[in-house]
Amino acid sequence: LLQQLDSVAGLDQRARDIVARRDAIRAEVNEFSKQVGALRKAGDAEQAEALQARSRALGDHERVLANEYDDVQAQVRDLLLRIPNLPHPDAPDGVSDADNPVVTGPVGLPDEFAAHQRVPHWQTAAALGILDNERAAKISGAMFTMQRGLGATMARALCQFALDSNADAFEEIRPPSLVTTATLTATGQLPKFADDAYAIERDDLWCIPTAEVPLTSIYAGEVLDEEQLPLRMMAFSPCYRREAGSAGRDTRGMLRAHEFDKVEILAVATPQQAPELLREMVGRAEHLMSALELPYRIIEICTGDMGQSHHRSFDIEVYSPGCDSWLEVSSISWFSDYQSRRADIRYRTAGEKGTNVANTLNGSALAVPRVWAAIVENYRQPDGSVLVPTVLHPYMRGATVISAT
RNA sequence: GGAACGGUGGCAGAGCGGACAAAUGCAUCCGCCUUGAAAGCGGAAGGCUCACAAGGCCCGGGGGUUCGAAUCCCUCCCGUUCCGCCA
Repeated sequence: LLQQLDSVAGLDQRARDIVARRDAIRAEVNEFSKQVGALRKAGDAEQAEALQARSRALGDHERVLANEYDDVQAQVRDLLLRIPNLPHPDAPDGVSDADNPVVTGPVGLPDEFAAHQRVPHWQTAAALGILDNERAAKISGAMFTMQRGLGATMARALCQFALDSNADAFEEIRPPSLVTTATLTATGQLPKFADDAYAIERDDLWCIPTAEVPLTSIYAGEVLDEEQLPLRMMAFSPCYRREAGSAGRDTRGMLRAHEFDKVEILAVATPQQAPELLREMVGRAEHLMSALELPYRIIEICTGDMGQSHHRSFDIEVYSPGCDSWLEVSSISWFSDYQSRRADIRYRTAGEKGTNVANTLNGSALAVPRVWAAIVENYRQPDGSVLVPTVLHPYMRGATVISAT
């Protein structure tokens, strides 16, 4: 990384030198053109011709420098896009996910689970007819899921519940699920993580891995007024992930899939507003888990485990007794100005000159698959049926329990 | 998919090869006038690069012609209207 930084700094200096020389020549050319114009007007064609010749020579030199500048700039840009964000000073030190400290909880974790809860959700779900991954594979291949009956209803219920719970402060948006290369670059997925995304080459579009991608770019290239900030948005969307590096891992049930549904919350803010928003958004995601009465804990992501674009991150994990593991169900992050620089999202403060780069934050309010799995395991009853969490009742068409038919 | 017309400052809208960072109007800011306001009058004010200045760049994106491009040519993107097709 240090090497990368050095080479960027060196290239950037070279680019600056070149552009300074280029600009000096341009200034001369501009001066000559003015004089030529004046001479033409005065009818002095001979003098004008002489000046044109000198200007032409300068123009050739200018073109050479301009090309050189473009080349160096392209190299700088490419390197810059691959350099990670700086972690927040308060982010815990560490080298791997083993070093992520638990900052809240466990909350609602019973001393011990009943034997009927120790059944993996894929077994329960298959018995109840609410998950049909065999046929999903027939239709689309491995690592696709298909919920059926009340299983499908509950997946949708979770999304509606998440949306309704945040509608007090977040604008609901239904963004496109297919985006341009520029849009996927703005959030940091490109150029480095191209293998993780589905590409539709024929039309030069990409399937979004999360609604974070289109939502972040909504105000790309715009200058906002500070009074508008923070902007809060939320979206339900499908998410598409190739899971390139994880083939064969967590392939059972709903733990990992190429396509899943998620409700995302996102904010565009000033740097000053960001810390409080981060707290608020973690609180909102946490609230959903406690409302669903699932055992959960919150961990903070240490510097070594942090994604390249993140500044500070928290994960919410739900305990799933059938899998006997903590499942990551939500990740809320502050990106400082990393995404805003790429997307060029700025804001203007009334009475001040110039513009400032905004900050972005986002997180899953609720990602369906693992929450769905955790419900099927935690809410399993001795007879193999699954109770529907109370807060989902309004969205379940009257169903309060999922039983075998 | 086909055809026509467009894309210029916060907005509207002129400019269509030379003094254009760009008329004009609206909006904004500061004065004057007024008890206060409106109207009226006078003035200020774009962004990027940049320590500052100078210089350079920015009229949808990219390329080209030219001594010189908002203006001409090519190409791509986007928009509007009409036709076709479609959920």
